[in-house]
Amino acid sequence: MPDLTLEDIAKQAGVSRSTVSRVVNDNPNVSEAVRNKVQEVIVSTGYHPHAAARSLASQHSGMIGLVLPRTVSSFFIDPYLPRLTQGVAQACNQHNLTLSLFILASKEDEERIFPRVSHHGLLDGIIVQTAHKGDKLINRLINSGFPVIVAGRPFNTSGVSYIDVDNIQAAYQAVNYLIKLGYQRIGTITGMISSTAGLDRLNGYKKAIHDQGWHIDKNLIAEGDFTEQSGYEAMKLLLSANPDAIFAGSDTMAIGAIRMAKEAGLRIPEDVAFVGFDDLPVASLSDFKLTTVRQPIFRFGAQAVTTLIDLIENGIKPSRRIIMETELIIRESCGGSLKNFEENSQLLIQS
Amino acid sequence: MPDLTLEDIAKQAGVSRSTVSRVVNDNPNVSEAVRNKVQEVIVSTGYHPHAAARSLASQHSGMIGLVLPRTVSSFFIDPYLPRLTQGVAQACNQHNLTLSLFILASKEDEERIFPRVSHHGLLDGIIVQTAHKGDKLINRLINSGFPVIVAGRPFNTSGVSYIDVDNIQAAYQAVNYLIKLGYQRIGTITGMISSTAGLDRLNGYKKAIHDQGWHIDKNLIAEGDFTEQSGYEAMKLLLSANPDAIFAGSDTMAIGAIRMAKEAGLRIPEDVAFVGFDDLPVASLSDFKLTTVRQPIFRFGAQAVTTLIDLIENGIKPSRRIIMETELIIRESCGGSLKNFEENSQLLIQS
DNA sequence: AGATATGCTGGGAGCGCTCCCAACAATTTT
DNA sequence: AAAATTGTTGGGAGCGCTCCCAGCATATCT
Repeated sequence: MPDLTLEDIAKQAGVSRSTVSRVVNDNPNVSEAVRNKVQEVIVSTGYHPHAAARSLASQHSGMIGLVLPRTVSSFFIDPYLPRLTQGVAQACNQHNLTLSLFILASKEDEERIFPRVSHHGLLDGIIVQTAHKGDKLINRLINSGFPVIVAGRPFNTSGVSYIDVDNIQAAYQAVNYLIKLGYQRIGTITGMISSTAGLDRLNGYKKAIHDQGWHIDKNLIAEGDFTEQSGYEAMKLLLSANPDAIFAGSDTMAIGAIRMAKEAGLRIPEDVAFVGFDDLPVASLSDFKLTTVRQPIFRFGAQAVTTLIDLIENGIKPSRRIIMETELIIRESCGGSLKNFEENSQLLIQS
Repeated sequence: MPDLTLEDIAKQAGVSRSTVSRVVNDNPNVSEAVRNKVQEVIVSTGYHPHAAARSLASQHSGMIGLVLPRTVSSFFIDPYLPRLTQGVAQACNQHNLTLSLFILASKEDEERIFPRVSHHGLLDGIIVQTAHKGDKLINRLINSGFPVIVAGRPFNTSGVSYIDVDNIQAAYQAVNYLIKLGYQRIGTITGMISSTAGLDRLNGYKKAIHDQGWHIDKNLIAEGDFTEQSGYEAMKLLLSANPDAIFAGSDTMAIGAIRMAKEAGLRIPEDVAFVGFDDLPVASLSDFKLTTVRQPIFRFGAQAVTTLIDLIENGIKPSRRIIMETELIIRESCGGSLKNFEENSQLLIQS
């Protein structure tokens, strides 16, 4: 296939470069007859416009970036980021955008990424997964005036457009559910406290305990890092505090914790109940049937894309803040019978 | 940050456009003094070359694509593709390439992808994960003369550059290991037979059984689709054939099968032994300690990138074929004692 | 009938870079 | 001392597109 240009098509169709350009870009100012003729030549020759030339002339590339930071290096262990990526990718397909993926593996990557993504002419906008507390990338990006949407609330939100779920409220609801079921010694396994998601879910837990008039028992709180292994280790620590229920900051950690509990000879949910967070596919497997907080990860990615498009088209100010809904999905890991809970009807019941 | 151009930098540094271009591109024909001066202006102004303009003028974009087909829609369930993606992404970072990700979710995506990726000027080359039997994308891409490397052997290999592991040999080795351990009724749970990986692993199994002088028992073969759930279902079928060992075409299926076996009251490895394939992180968790065939997924991605660079730089002919090594990783799911096996020393033993 | 609006088309001027070639100075060679 | 070589620099001509404006019909209005 030779490299065809607009001019070649124009010649073959007996029209001008401009007219072909109009046809390609669905500009209405072309007569039906000419449009058909040109369309025909385009199809028969297999012409495709040159992306770089188009970007250069039009000053936008139709590409957006997705940056996944280093601290979430468990890209291939925790399914969260793959799902987010897929949600974003799918939304890009729908909006005819091209997705560029940047996975930061090392500190050097983190340094090199800024010039790479801020190369003007490469990307129209960028989605950044929120990172650890000291991360500078987000603010550098924002300060450069580039359209940026952050997935997950960053620590410093001033002037930042972001999309998140209400982690505090979601955790509150989950813990409150355990309380209403009659559990008395409710522990929690948190995600990294250096992430807003980890911190917020812990705070939701504390608030629920506090609102009940109970005091916070430090021995019932253990920090993990969202991984299965850390859930396992955290549970080992918590066992000595004799919990009768655990709220885990992620399904992955819940699964690790359940593995530990089983090894310790505990029955679930008779001896200890579990609530997770995320509603990953694995949560519904018959081994677990995990009660969990469902995050709309997939739609989350799609929403990030549409919000980014809004930022690109309508300007980055004022900054947008989007909070998505979560749902408590009730399965069996907290006890099948809901006798203490049936009066609470706003929660969704799902087998 | 205003949009600076080469010309702006040239003016500020008191040199010509060309000289700045040389500095930016590490062209040696610049005197030390001038180079430093220009470098200084570039840093102080925060100049970055315009990606689209560069692509247009130089006729290459520094971008490569990664296409993940629809049939492997389990992108977020099976960690294989996320790992591959990460390997590719990391290699791209190292080689200063930008990665474009295309995840095909629907049939329409499949149709739309070809014009998108073959837009000349967008990508320099492309990595395609091999798909189902009837897939036309790979051949269309190859026929367009575009540099393409296929991850996983496609069904039609003529003229195709691809990278794969020797699935037949790897499966043969795994099954042979079970035979040497003294297992007599060895079953297999295959991946999709419509994929070369699924088929080759089945053939390796059959060859090992056959070389032992045994006949193939159809009741000991069940087809899955690489997912956990399919492993669970397949195991349910196999139970009636009374297997004493199972070779699963993926770790994920092995885990599903183990779940089924446990539910059926079987002990592992006393009642039934398991070998998986992939060596995913989950395989080493204490719940499983799965003996498995390790695929170098991560290096696989990196190798795909370097081979693609080779294709781009040195032409797509002749087509390249790269077969990567696998390793049998021995853990506990086939019995801790290796008394029947100790003479076989070329296999790697790992706790 | 002339003036004005409307629909469609063509061509010029870039977008910001790379790459080639010419020009020039400073050396080295004959 | 003239010629040839070398090292360094500048400028022109694109790369293939978009976008603006002008041009020319034809249709519509006074």
